[in-house]
Amino acid sequence: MLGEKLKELREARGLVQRQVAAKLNVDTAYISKMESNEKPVSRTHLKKLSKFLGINEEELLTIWLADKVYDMVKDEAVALKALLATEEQVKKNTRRP
Amino acid sequence: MLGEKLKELREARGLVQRQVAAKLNVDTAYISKMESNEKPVSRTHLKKLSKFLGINEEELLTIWLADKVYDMVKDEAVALKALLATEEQVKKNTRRP
DNA sequence: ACCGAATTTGTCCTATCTTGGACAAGTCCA
DNA sequence: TGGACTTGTCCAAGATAGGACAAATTCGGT
Repeated sequence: MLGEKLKELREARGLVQRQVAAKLNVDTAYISKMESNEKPVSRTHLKKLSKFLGINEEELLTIWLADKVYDMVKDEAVALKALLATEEQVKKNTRRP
Repeated sequence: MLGEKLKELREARGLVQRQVAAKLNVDTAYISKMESNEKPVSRTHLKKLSKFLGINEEELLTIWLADKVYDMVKDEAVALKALLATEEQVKKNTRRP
């Protein structure tokens, strides 16, 4: 999940939440909640975080999107089938957009 | 997409929108919009539809969910990568829920 | 054990978006 | 013409996002 990744990155850089919070102009409680997946991370925050934490934005974006999708399907019995169907759609529509 | 499927099923049964609308207690405009994917189909409607149209609910549900997921990822460059990651998550968490 | 900093948790708020509809008016055929 | 369908607009209720703030908890040093 994204939260764990953000925390891991922050700690690997030796940063404390207060410093990250300052960069995003929010308080530390908000950061804490991002890191524990209690609050969604907005795309603009995500961009700033990738810059500040020095990580490829695409990687973060992938986790972010996967989390959102997972949240949508996790309670559905047909989750896997639906994911496979979605892939087909995506592949089809990237060939000729 | 779900809308097309619903329309196809309805027509295959020789039904008109008015009849489906009556079953769901809504007007035909609403049905029309469901069939053209302009309005989301709620789960309770979906259940009634599967019963009324005589189709396996799971099949409809799969399309319904795939549509929702597709909508979420369709504009993202990392769509496919995220879908694959989501699959992993789903597989992992179905083994030990 | 104690202190202060770091983090977490709980509650609250406002603004915006989404749902699930209705209704009116239009279009399309046969 | 009339039935079937579509399109556009509107609306209330509920959900969600994006925070702030206060209070509680945890944790590293000493």
